[in-house]
Amino acid sequence: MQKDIDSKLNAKNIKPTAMRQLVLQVLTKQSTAISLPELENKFEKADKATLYRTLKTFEKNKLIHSIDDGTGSIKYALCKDSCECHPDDLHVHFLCTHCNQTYCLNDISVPNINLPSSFSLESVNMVVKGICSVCSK
Amino acid sequence: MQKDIDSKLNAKNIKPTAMRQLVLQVLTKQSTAISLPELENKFEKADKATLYRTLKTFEKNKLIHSIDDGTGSIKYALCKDSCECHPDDLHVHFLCTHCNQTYCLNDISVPNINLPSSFSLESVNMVVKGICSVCSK
DNA sequence: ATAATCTTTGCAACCCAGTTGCATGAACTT
DNA sequence: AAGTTCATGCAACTGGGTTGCAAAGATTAT
Ligand SMILES: [Mn+2]
Ligand SMILES: [Mn+2]
Ligand SMILES: [Zn+2]
Ligand SMILES: [Zn+2]
Repeated sequence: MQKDIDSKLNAKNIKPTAMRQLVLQVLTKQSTAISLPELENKFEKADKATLYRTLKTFEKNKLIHSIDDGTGSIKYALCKDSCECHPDDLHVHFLCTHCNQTYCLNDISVPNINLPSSFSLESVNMVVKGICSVCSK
Repeated sequence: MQKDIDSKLNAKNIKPTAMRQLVLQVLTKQSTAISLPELENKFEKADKATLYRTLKTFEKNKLIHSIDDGTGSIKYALCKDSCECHPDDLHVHFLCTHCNQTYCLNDISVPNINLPSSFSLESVNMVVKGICSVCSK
């Protein structure tokens, strides 16, 4: 729904340009995280830099979050409505070594870690690798 | 000790060439993980490709392990003697956002995760970001 | 409405870590 | 000594990410 798209953009204070609407549409359809190169391929003809800056804008305004799954390209996924990208919102990600898809395990929050003394914690990146439910059939 | 260097290489079935001795020396002196570009800088004049292949050999033979801390360059650190790079040997890594150093927290093993059904686990990458003990003084 | 200003877009160029091909050189085998 | 295997050095390339800059579009002030 175009309405939903625009209101989501508005809710995060992002001006709803044509490009941004299209990108958000792709992200919404997506059930797994997507990288910039993958996003490029979803369009017949689109400029990498524009898509790049669109993703950066989305990320800055907390519409999406980025995931470094170690594959060499950063992936992006929609934040939950409730998400503020605070430490509390951190969840585990899963990379399937078979299909290369990256899943947000939104229900699995990153476990607490007791750091050595005088180490302070800012954020945690936790990526589990294995075989996803689709590929394990 | 040159003796130690060679015996370590031998123990992992790596032929002790001059280059490999030098690289292992650097790695041994190092208290934090080091990247390929950083390793390059430790030498007056050394070929990137050779260093690259040296690291790959070391990693394949489980003398070192690699760490993707999200900074854009893979870092490498010596394995503990006991390490076989099995899931059991997995430990947490710490990236200081101030000095950009990456630490092996060898004593902190990666916590267990209960994956959704029909997801299977192969390995886990867990990187904690924050301020290290040196920088928090 | 027009002009001035700010934002977004498209294109090209660049950066940099990582990687590969290939030829030379060193070290073992026969 | 000749042949084979392995290691090294150099150069070239890849691919994701990033930036400069000018044109186009949208917003605001006059
Ligand atoms: Mn996620
Ligand atoms: Mn480590
Ligand atoms: Zn899969
Ligand atoms: Zn530090």
